[in-house]
Amino acid sequence: MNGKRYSRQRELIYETLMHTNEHPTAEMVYQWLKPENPSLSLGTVYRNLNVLADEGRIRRMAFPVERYDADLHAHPHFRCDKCGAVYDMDFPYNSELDRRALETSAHQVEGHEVIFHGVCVNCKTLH
Amino acid sequence: MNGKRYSRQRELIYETLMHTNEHPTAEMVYQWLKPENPSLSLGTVYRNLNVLADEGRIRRMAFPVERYDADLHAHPHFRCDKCGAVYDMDFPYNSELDRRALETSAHQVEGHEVIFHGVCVNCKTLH
DNA sequence: TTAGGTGCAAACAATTTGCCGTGTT
DNA sequence: AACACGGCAAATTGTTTGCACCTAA
Repeated sequence: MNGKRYSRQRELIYETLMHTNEHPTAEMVYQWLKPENPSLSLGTVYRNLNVLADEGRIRRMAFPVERYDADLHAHPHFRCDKCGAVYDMDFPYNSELDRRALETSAHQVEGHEVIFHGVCVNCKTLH
Repeated sequence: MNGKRYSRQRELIYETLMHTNEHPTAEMVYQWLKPENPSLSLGTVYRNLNVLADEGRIRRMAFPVERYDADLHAHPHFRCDKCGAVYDMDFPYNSELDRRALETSAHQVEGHEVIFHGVCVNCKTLH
């Protein structure tokens, strides 16, 4: 009753994502597909990106809203998949990683962030 | 000529951030301060969070917009501070980190992400 | 006195949703 | 024929900005 059926638009969007390494935004996908598919709408792109992500065929990559931290010391964070809360993690910064990133890429690497995710203590005990 | 002067609101916001580990959003800071400071406006909170972040007194923690990736294999990313482009990095996944995170925290850690940042090849050569 | 700061509301940007006609099964 | 899907536009949500007034220096 709640099954997905084939949709040309959804497959187009998925194929687009499969064949790029640009980690595009919804808007980018829309702009790429629009010329060949003039009737495509931005809402459809958003809807299908969400469907694909919920099905696990693609991955979302972002914090949904901006958050702020007064602790300037580089440290990893943990983000709860359930409630969205962000916690500090007490790990040393691994600058070795930055050195290796510099070696293996052509970018000017200036640092990195580590973000763990899962279910936080709070959500775990509440249910 | 372009100097900052003292502002009660800015210090309030900064103090709030200093005394929490919740990595709050602008909205959260606003809600916390509002009861004691009824005239405070949300725009002021945003403005001062940006000022503080630009001065380097606090840190922003987010990708500005959602991006998508069809590569489900866990791999680190590089995000350009100048143009916002996101690139893949070719590093092995370090599941050792997840094990240690599980040990040192009370959360149910399910994985992690590594995000490097700096200036990408493209922006580097263009200027 | 004067440039920077604030409140407020309007503008903007990113994303979601309701409605209704279309397409897949 | 049933019901998921897409187009469109309106609604929501997160964030920025213009303007008139206020305040630290």
